[in-house]
Amino acid sequence: MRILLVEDEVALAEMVREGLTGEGFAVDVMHNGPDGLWAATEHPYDVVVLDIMLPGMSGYEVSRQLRAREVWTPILMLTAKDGDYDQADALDLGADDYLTKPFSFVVLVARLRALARRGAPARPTVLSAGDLSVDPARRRVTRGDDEISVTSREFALLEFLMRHRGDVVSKTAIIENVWDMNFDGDHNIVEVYVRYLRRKIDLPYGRAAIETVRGSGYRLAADGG
Amino acid sequence: MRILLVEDEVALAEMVREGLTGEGFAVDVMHNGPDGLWAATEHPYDVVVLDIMLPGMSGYEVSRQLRAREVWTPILMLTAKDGDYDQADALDLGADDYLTKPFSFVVLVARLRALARRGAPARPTVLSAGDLSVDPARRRVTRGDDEISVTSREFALLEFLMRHRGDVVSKTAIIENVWDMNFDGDHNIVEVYVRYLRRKIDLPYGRAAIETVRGSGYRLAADGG
DNA sequence: CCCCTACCTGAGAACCCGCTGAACCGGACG
DNA sequence: CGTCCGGTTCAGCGGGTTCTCAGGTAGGGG
Repeated sequence: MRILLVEDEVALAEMVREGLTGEGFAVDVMHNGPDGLWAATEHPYDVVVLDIMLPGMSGYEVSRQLRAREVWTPILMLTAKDGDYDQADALDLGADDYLTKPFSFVVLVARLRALARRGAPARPTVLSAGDLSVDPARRRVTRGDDEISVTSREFALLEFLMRHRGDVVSKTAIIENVWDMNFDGDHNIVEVYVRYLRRKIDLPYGRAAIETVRGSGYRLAADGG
Repeated sequence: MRILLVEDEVALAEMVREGLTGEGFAVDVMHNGPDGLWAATEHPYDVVVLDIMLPGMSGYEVSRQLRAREVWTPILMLTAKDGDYDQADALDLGADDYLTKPFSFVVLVARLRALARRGAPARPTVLSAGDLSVDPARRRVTRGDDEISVTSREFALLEFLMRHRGDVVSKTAIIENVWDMNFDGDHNIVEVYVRYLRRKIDLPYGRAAIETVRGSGYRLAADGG
């Protein structure tokens, strides 16, 4: 049972490492965000234990990037009880469970075993940007508490934009991924569908999640507009 | 495992070389900046160990130029503990790790193995010069905390200047790279666009990132002005 | 000190890109 | 067979972007 522990407080990290090793886990420790991200990407762990506050890159960012890289190792987040962030955030951002510091060692072990048993299928299914979320498995789109009905083409486009939220995606890239590599129709089709989406997810809410970057393409705001 | 060691103190360099060779590394040694830059550019090393204080060209400059030349070999910097520069600077300037002199040989070996295992760092997505930064993927330009909106052409020009920051680039080179190889229009276009950029990234901040080098071209200051 | 060249600058014209409403098409379903 | 719905195409419009041009300014050599 392989565990990756990403925790910058060296003393705490060492304590946990020794404890887990004693319980029969194989434990690797990283002390900052980037190294943690790298390790979790490169090696197959059963669970990743992620502190929120990390040098270089927050635990949130690490989890976000892991999921973006299609790494679905279960993540257990360690949140400080007085932190700015709360547990809901952690779950939103791709964590599968969380533990508030300070935590009991026994509870940690129990949660780890539970997560590992559950295995990678704990793969989170929803993509979210601010209050906008997309659930590919259920094919559902919600803005806040409202459920929004979209056609399959609209859904495919939105999902693609969500998977690249924050980045500019070109019309060509969109066509190749949402339509077909050898789609030979009019590029205008993308503009039309962007318009359909904006009508459903932006206009009614006075938001602007989908920005157009003239000459380059479109970008879905990471915060949902 | 190939290591390039750039260190001007001959005695120290020799000691390290012997030690690393004993550990099974293949070590090349250079004693000044320019030679180090050349060697690192011409040969594929797994890690480059760079002293900060070097004759001819500082370690910072070497690392900067390596990255500018799209050489992404991991760099471990050796910083003097009483130096003018601190470790943060080293990491800022493209180094992947650093070690403060005097250092333990065992630690050096450990760090080298770690760096080599990690491999070439993912080519960074953001280009930065001082507080000015350009993110090609997100197509974003920021000066300090301000986001600056630029047109495609302006962005292309700025990106090109950033990729050669610190170097003088000729108008011809600019036209060939930002416009088109067989662009036959007025070369005044470059002057016009340089002006557009200065209006957005320099004038409002009282800075002068883009210098004109009369008779030669333009240079984007490595420190952002 | 003058002149020539390189560069700067403001304004305007041409163009292209994206937006939009509407029409067309084909399949599903009653 | 008619209707509805999703997908796609089309053409006009509006405005930002790109580029040209002409005149002004500053630096450097003779």
